[in-house]
Amino acid sequence: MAISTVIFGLRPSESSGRPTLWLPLVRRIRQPYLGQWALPGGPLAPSESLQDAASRNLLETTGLAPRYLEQLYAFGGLHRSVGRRLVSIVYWALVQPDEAELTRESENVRWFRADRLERLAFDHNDIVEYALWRLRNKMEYGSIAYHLLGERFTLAQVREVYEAVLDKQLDPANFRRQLRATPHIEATDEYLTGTRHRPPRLYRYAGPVPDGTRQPQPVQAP
Amino acid sequence: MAISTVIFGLRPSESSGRPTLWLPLVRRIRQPYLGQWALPGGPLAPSESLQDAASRNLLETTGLAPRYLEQLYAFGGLHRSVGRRLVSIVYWALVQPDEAELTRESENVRWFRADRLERLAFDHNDIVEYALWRLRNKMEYGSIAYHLLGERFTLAQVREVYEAVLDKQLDPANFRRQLRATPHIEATDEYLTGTRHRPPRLYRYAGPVPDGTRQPQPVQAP
DNA sequence: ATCACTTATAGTCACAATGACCCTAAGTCA
DNA sequence: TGACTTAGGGTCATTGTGACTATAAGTGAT
Repeated sequence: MAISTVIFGLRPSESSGRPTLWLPLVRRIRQPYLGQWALPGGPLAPSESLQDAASRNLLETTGLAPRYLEQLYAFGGLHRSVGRRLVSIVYWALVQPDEAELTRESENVRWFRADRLERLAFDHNDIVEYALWRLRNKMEYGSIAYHLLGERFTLAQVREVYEAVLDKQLDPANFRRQLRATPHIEATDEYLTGTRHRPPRLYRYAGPVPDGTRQPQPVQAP
Repeated sequence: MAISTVIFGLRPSESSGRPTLWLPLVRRIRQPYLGQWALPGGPLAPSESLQDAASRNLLETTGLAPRYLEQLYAFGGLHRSVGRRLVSIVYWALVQPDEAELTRESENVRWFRADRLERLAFDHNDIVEYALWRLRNKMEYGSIAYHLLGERFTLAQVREVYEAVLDKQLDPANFRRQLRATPHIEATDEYLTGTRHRPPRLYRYAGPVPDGTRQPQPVQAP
C-alpha cells in the first residue's frame, strides 16, 4: 500500500508567458518503471495517518510542504502495477509560489507542464487527469484559486488562474464583479506598480484553508 | 486494510410515514467492539479491485447488490481502532426499493434510520455523517435522487427524497419546473392511480449510472 | 349526482444573477 | 503630448428563482 501526491503549482508558460499549471515529478530509481517519471510517493509507514504520510513523503522526496493538501482518491485496480496488486491512496496539493521555490530540483526531480506530460510510470497519467478534472470542478464552485497565488494578488491574476485551469477566456469586467461579491476576498490599500498601465489594486484571501486533519468541507459558491 | 460501505435506502418513517433515509448495519461478532453495530465490511482480499471487494463483501454480509456504488473516502487516522492503525477504504451505495428487499435481515443484520443512530463500532458514526454530507452535497447538483427510487416515479416522490435528504420543504410547483428542465428525466404515458387525488404522471430516469469501474464523473446541474 | 378535499400542474410576477458590451481612469512608453 | 494598455465602473437584455395564484382531476362522503 502506497501514498502518492499530485502537486499543482503555477508557472509562466515558456511560449506565451501566461501562468499555466505545472507539477513536480520524481524519476523512478528502481524497478518497475525504472528511469520513468512518476508522482512523488512511497510506502505507507504503519505509525502515521494518511495525511501525515503524504506530507512527510512529499517533504522527503521533493522538499515541498504544501499548505493545501487533500485526499484525492484511492486507486486499487488490479493491473496498476506489474506483478501484484497495488493500492495507492493519492492526495493532491496546491502550492503558492513561495512554497514552490522550496523544491529541491535535481536530475531526478523536475517540474512539468500538467497538460503536456510524457508517458509516466504506473497509471499516473490517469491519476493526473483525474486530479485535473477535480481541480476544474472545484474551481467552478469553490474558493480554491487563491491557494495557487501568493499572499497578495490582483483580480486579473485570479482570472488568469481560472483561465489557465478552465482553459477558456473570461470577461474581465464580469469576473471582477463576481469576485467582489464573494466573501473572504479583501481589498488591501496597496497597488501593484511597475506594469505599463494603470496600477491594479492588490487583494488578499482571508478564508479558511482546508485543514489537514479534517474531512473535506462544503465549498461555498464563487 | 479493510473495505466498508455505507448503504442508503428509502423507507417510510414510522411516525410520519414520509420516506426517510435508512441504512443497513451488521453486528460485530468478534473483538473489538463485539456486539456493537457497524458498517458492513471486511478485509481486502489481495486479488480483487477495491470496487469488487466492496461489492462482494456487501453481498456476503447483507445480500445486497447495489447498482449505485461509489468510493467515499479512505480513512486512515491513527486512533480508529483499538491497538494498531487501520486503513478503511469506504464506499457508499444507494439502493432502490427492489434492491433493498433483498436484504437478508437477521439478528445481526438490520436497517436503521440514518439520522437516529446509536453509538456504532469504530469511528463509523463519523463515517456515516460524512456520507450524509456528501449525499446532500451531490443532491444539490446532481441527478442522484433517482437511484433511491424505483424504475418509475412521480415528481412528488422525487421531491420527497430531496426533502428527506436536505431536510427542508420545497415548493412543489417550482421543484417541478426545475426537474422538467433537467435532462434524463422522461415523462412516461402512465399515471399513478389509487391515490385520493388527481393521478400524477409517472416519470423515468434515463441518465447514466455511475459505472463501477470508472472514476466519478462530473455531475450536471439539476 | 354532487360536493368537499387533496394533490397535480400551469402560469404570473418581482427580483437576482449573468453575459455582452461600453466608457472613463490612470498608469507607461515613444 | 499622445498612443497604448489594462483597471475598474456602469448599462441592458436575458435567464433562473422564489413566492404565489388558479385550474384540473382524481377519491370518498353525503
